[in-house]
Amino acid sequence: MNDVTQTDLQQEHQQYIESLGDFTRTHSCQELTAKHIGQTVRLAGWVQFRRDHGGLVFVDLRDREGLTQIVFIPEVAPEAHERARILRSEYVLSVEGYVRSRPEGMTNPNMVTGEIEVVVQSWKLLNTSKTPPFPIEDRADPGENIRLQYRYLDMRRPSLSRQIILRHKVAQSVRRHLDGEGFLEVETPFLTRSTPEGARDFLVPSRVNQGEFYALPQSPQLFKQMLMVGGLDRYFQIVRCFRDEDLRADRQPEFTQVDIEMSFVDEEAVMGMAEKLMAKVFKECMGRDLALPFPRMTYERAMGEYGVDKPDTRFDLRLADVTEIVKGSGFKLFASVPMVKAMRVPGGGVLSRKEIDDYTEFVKIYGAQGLAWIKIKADEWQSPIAKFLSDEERAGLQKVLGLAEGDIVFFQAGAPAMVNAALGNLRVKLGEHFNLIDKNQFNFLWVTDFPLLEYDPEEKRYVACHHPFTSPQQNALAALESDPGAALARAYDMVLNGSEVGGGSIRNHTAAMQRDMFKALGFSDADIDEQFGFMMQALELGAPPHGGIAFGFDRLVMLLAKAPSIRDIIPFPKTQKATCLLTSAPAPVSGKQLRELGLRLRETENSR
RNA sequence: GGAGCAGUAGUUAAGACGGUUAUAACGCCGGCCUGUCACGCCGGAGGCCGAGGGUUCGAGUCCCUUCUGCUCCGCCA
Repeated sequence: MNDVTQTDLQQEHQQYIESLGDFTRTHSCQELTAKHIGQTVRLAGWVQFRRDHGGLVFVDLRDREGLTQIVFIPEVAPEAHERARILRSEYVLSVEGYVRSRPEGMTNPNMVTGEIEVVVQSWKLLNTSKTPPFPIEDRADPGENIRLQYRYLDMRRPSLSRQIILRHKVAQSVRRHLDGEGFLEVETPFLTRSTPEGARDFLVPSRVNQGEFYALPQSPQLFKQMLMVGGLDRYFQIVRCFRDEDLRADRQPEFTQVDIEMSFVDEEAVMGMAEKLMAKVFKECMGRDLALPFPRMTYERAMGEYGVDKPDTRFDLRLADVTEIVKGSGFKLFASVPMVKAMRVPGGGVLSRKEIDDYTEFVKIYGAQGLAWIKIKADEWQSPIAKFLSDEERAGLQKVLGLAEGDIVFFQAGAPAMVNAALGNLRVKLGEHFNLIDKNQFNFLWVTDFPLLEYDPEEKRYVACHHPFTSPQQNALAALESDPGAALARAYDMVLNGSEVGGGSIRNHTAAMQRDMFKALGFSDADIDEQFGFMMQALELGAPPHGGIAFGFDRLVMLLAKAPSIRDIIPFPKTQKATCLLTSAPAPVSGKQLRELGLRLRETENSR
């Protein structure tokens, strides 16, 4: 029985800490190889593992780059060896010693530096460490809450530091490329004004102007357009954006965009520029060559064949609209809804009843009532709905879907938005189930010809699909008044493996075009002047034709890293409730701070 | 706003139908060990089973409430 606690030990070891002196390193912990044998080197880092043999003491020293085995030998440096007794996990050291090859048969093929070791002649303890709350190793799998609470420890693990390094590489690659293409990196304000449309704003109260608020930008959209009006021609910024909406695995309230705008361009120029940028990033950061140009697909075809506006083209399941074929069906549901779509899954007949039931539950998430299916057998169609289908309907389905023995066909019937969402998401689920997705592929795709507007039943008006500054296509100008929903936009999305990684448009660069757009969105002249007067004025003062694109930088890095969550590539992410577990933000503020801002908490009001 | 999953030692997990003192591995502390590399061997400490309430002779286990983390729907121009 002993009563030495870890804290006692740590305290006792504190006396050995040397905070003065020269801690210069000659090498990182990843770079020593056989060619350094005989050299005297100085390393610094953290104790990864200690293996104390009583006589020899081995320590794996870790820094950002990797690991080096250092060895304390009593015969070489008795004092250094004696003091090595105190070493514990995550203690911080500076060591000086000489590089030697490991003895015959003692090399470690699992380590980059496994052929050598550093024999310590002297060392300094730079800091102690309590035992970390979780092991600082990739092998360990601590819960995400504890990782976020001690993010700086999580960061010592290669699995996270690797991602942060990749993020850095991508950012630098983007900067180098765009600088070379004549783009200016320009900063735009974070304290700006709230504008209607779009996501919920984060608001910042003004002390100097009490009762008034700044908004953090959802994107620097208006500023980058005004940079074009300002004649700066080509702009980019790797910029933080803020949206006060609920979080997801791929959504954070603050996130980073690569924001780009160009003057005197059309769609082709912007898309060509964006492709070259991606090609450069993939070459420099992934060592991969991308085939240019990227394939293109209209929004209409994407929705029709994939059910989503960001198709994953790594696998080939498609949806087919069979509304016309089954509109007189004896299966009453099919005959009574605005849309019926089918998806043929080759070889899907092997799905069990249980699996089909699970997928039925899955599509209910998207508002589906159920999931009709047919298994194609040699002599019959096995299905709960087969008996309702006429020979004519069967022939029609056969023709459109190209059915073969062993297939399964899934149907979804109802409102188009629900049908597309249910089958589009089921498509991805089945792609994974049948292992149709090659995870090593990077499939880029442009989606073009988006609608300009879509009707919002809640607001009872049209809202912009992309944003209100997007220009309509030439042939859509007439439709803007007669049938606003049919007007197409000069907008384009860049899709990578089923994720939207970028989106942009050609903007309305004359005041008249922009005013028409606002009118179509239901704004009065007074609304326009009140909320966007400064923008209208800029367009009236010689705005050049311009357009651009913004990339979701976090999402792009996430896809390159093959990370399952955006949090894995953000150094200090927020939880799903938008809190920071490291700093406990958000947090209450003092009454004094509130009074300075002219604010009161609601509780105070209620208690009056 | 809604649906689902999870919360047991520092960490990761096990814990049958409610029944003695709540397990294991790793980590931690002590001892031994001169070629280990996730070192090894011996010994030890460590827990209000997320929190609160209820049912019961008895709750980690059943019920209710609540908190936290995650996934998704809505939302995200």
